[in-house]
Amino acid sequence: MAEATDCLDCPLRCRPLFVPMTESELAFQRRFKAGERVVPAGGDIILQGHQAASLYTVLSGMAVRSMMLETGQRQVISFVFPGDLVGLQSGIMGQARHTVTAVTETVLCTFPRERVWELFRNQPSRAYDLTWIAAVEEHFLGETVATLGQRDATQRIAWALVRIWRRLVALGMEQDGSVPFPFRQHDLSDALGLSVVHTNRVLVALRNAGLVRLAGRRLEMLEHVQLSQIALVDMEKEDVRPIL
Amino acid sequence: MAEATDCLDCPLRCRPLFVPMTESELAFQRRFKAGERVVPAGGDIILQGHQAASLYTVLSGMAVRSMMLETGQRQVISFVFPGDLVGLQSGIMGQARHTVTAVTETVLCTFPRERVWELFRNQPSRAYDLTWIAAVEEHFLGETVATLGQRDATQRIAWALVRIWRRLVALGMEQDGSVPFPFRQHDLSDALGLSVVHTNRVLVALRNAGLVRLAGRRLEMLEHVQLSQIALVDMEKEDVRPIL
DNA sequence: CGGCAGCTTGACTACGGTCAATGACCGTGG
DNA sequence: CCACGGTCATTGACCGTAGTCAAGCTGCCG
Repeated sequence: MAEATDCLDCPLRCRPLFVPMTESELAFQRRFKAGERVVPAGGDIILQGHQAASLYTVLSGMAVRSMMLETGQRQVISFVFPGDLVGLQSGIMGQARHTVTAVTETVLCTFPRERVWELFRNQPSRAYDLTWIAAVEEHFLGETVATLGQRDATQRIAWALVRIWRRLVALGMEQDGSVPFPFRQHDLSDALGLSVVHTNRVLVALRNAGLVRLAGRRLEMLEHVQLSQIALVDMEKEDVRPIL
Repeated sequence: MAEATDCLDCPLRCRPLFVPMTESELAFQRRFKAGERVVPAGGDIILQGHQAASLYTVLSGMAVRSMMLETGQRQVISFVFPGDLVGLQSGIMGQARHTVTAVTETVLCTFPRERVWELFRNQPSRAYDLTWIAAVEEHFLGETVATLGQRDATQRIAWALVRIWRRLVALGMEQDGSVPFPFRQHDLSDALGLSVVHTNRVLVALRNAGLVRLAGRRLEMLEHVQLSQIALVDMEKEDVRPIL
């Protein structure tokens, strides 16, 4: 951890997606930060059922948040991107209710759980941001519920691709018209409640229709508008969100 | 509004499901409360797309939180019970992203949105509770996602019935072995991503199997254990939750 | 070169959706 | 008091989307 990033230099803060901080907030943030943690691809960041030790902010890398039914089926709840806060739920509720698994090597900023309370006492505006994040997260989950409940396979996949694409673009991770896409089809199908086989078929169809290109761990959006229509997503812009 | 309930006498507070409050918290709460609002059965408590004016706590009655896709399909995101906080998302994010519709006549405690910030400044422990509520809510939504993604029709319905049953029992609303169930099969199907027809078939099957009785706006749980097994819900107890 | 993980394709099946009709139970008004 | 219309529950017949099983691919790493 010798080369831990100082919050002052945190590359995430300059991203337009995030709300700016005041000097004093930043100062508090630096004291709040306990260190960094690196999780290799495939490793678990948080494990379902364990005591939660920390909150994390993703500095780099991607992950999936998932939970296991007792039948062994896995449901991917959401995809995790740089800047995302991980472990708020477990941090507040004390015990992790879901697993977070790194898909690529992931670097995390760690904040000790005990100091969350301190944050509520001394930094009401940061505490407010924290609740804001939770509310935004809840809103996205609502969208996900609507997707699984109402959209058919093609719409679901289009929806997921559009969401991920927009998010990564907003994070400035687009390069030559494509964004990194480290997730496997298996992750997608577990997220959307489809079988891997059918996920693949639909993906092939979208590709043949010339709407997306998905190869070599990268996603290229060829017909953003058309795909958004299929996905039943309106073109409303991504909201700005606070960062911790 | 002449006969508005004083927080001191709020019947919800005595319910074992909720965490107790200190004197000063209660005092603040009383000042926070702006009044009451009564919404008739079928009326909208919050309307998707509108500016949110208030936060609400449900004093009595039940409702559904739902969102509309542009195809006109409705997804019920969650069921709302007495003691639930409604409008936190809209309150924080400024605009309602979903609709909340009263299923029975519903009495709400209203809190002005502007004073939320005041709460964060002056009542850190209540603010913490607020975030706690958001985290719990998020956790439930995660469960819902897992249900829509992984469970088949029978499991979904069993799951919904068990959840609702347990919740109402925890609220002390059980009488003669049954709890009120004002929701229509249509609400259930919109919540679970099934057609009304199929929802009905499964319901009939569960009834014929002697597991539940569902009639006259009341739900009777005949084989709680067995139904929980079908639903793939473990028998873990309901968590205590803060009330606002 | 072999082995493994992930992707792709085909053939068959079934769960759940759609369409349509009927029934039960209201509240309202003639 | 009963006819009417509305909403909600129920049932049957048929169909289609997506799941399952199974086999070949492809590309990567040791």
